[in-house]
Amino acid sequence: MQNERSHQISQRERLAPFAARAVPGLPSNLIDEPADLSDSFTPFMGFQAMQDPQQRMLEMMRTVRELVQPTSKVVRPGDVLYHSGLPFNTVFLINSGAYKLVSRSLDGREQIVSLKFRGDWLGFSGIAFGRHACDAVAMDTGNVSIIPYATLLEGCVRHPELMAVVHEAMSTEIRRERESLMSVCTLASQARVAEFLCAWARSMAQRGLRADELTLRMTRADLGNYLGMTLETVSRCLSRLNREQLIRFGERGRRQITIPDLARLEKYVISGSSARTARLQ
Amino acid sequence: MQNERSHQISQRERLAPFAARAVPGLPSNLIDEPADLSDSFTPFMGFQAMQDPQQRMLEMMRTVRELVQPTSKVVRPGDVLYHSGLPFNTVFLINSGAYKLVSRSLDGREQIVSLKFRGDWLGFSGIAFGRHACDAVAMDTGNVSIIPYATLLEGCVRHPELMAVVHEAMSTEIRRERESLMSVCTLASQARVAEFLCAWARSMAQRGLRADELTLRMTRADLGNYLGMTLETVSRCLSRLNREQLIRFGERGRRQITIPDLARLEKYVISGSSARTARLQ
DNA sequence: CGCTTGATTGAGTGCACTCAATCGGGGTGG
DNA sequence: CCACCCCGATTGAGTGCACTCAATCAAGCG
Repeated sequence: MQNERSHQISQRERLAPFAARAVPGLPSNLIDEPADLSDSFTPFMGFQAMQDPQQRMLEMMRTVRELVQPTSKVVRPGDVLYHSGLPFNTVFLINSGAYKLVSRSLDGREQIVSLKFRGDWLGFSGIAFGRHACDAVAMDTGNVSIIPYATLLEGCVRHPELMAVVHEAMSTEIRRERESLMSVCTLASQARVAEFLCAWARSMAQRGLRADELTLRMTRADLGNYLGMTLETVSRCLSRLNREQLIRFGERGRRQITIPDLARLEKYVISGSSARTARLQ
Repeated sequence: MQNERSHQISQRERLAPFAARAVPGLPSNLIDEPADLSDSFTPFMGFQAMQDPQQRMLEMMRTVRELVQPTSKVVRPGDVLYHSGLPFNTVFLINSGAYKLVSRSLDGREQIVSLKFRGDWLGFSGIAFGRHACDAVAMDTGNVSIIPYATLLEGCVRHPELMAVVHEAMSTEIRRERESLMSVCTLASQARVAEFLCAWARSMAQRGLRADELTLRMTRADLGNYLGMTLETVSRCLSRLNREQLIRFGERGRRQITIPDLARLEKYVISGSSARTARLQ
C-alpha cells in the first residue's frame, strides 16, 4: 500500500521510459524542437528504442497479454468482427490472419480503408462516437484477442506502459491511413499497384513472415477498391508487372505473387511516381 | 490520502462515464455486440453523450486547459509548428486558425494529408516513432496550446478523463483520414470538390463559425494536391459549380466562397458519386 | 455437366491531365 | 502615379490514361 504521493511518483517513474522527454522549460519558439539543440543528437530512448520492429511488436503483444489478459477467438474468412454503426464496446488485437476495414458512406459508396495483420488493432475508430465507423471483415482464418474497451481503459490507468502502447498503436494507424492517401493521390495506377505490393511485402517482413511470396487474400475488385481504381486496371497492371519480370504469378492461382527482387520493384515505384497531382509551392 | 485499493476504486469511478460499458461476461460470439441485445437500445452514455458537437468541443478544450494548463502561442501564416523527421516532443491543441499537414515521401512526392482547425490536435502522428511524420503549417493567423507529450502522458495517468479525451481525439483523426481516402477513391473530381466544400462548411458549423461563407486559405495548387487532382481541374470544377449556382465567389477574391444552399450541394455530391472504383462483392 | 464467380484481355470512349496563353491583383521601384 | 513584375487563377486545345462495356477463359462446385 502506498500513499497518494508515492503512488504518483511510482507512476511517473514507470512512465519515464515511454515519455518522449521531460521538457525542462517552455519552448522558446513555436517549432517543436528541443531548447537545447544538442539534445537533437541524443537518440530517442522511449518505447521506440532501437529494437527491430518485430521485437517491438512481440513485446507490445506480450505487454497487452500480461496486463489485460484478454480472451481470444478464432475467426474464419468472411467473419465480421464488428459492423459499422453498431455500438462500440470492444477492440481487438490481431494475433494472426488478414482483415479488411470497409467504410460505407451515407449514399452507399463503400471503400476498403485499411488492411490489418498480426500486431495491428481493430476498432479504434469506434472510440470517437461510441459507434463503429466501419466493418471489420476477416479475409482469412485467424485469431484475435478480444479486449473490452472498458477493460483497456482501466488497464491504461493502472499501467501507463499499456497506455503508451495504445497511443503508439493509434498513432501508427494515423500514419498508415495517410500513407494510403499519399499513394492514391500521387501515384499513377501502375506505380500504385507496385507500391501496394511493396508495402505488403515490407509488412510481412516486419512481422517475420515470408516477404517474397505474397498470398493476396482479396479479389481484384477488393484490390481495385482499396487502391482507387477498377478491377480491370488492377488486372492489367499486374499483368504488365508480370510481363516486365517485376513480379511472378504463383502456381496456385494468380492471387499468389512472387517478388523476385523487392529493391527493383521499389525503384520502379519511384521512377513511376510522375507528379499526378498539383505540386505544392 | 487513500490506500491503493480505494485509489483504484476512485479511478474506476472517475473513469466510468467515459467507458463504453462494463462488459459483464465474455462475448458469446465474435461480433462486438452486447450479449444482452436489449442493451443495444440503451443510448450510449459515455463522454460522447447527447450534447451538441460544439459543446463537446468546448468541454474538451476546457478539460485540457484545466488538467494540463498549457502555454499557448500565436502563429502567423506560413509558420511551421514542426517538421517531418524531427524529434517528437510536443503536441498542440488548436485554439484558432487553419493548418495543413504535409507528408513527404522518400522520393520527394509531397501530399497535404489533413487540414486542421479549432479543437483539433496536431502532432499525434509523431508518437509512433518518436519523430514527426509530417510538417504542420499554419495557413492563417491563429493560436495553439503547446502541450509537451510527457506532460500529457502524466496528465492522462492522473486524470482518466483526460486520457479519454485524447483517445477520442486520436480516434476522430483516424476516422477523418479515412473519409479523405473514401472521397478521393470513390468520387469524380467534380463531386470531390463539392464534397470538400460541404465538409469544410460542416466543419465550420460544428465549431460555431460561419458555414455559408468559406474563406479557403489555400491556393488552387494546395487544394488540388489535397484532393488528388491538378490545380487546373480544381479551378474548372469551382467555375462549373459557380456556373451551376451551387456556389458563388465572394467579392474579395475567388478564395472566398459562398454556399447559398448547403443541402443542395450535398445532394449534388450524392448524385455525382458515380462508382469510380470497383464495387465490392 | 452447367452454373457461378473471378480474372483476363480487347475495343472504344471520356475524363482529367499537360501544355500554353491570358487575366487580374498586389507589391515594388523608377 | 504608373509601369512592371510576379504569382495565382482561369480558360482553351489537345492528348493519354484509366474507365466502360463486352467477350473469353479458368476454376470450383453442386
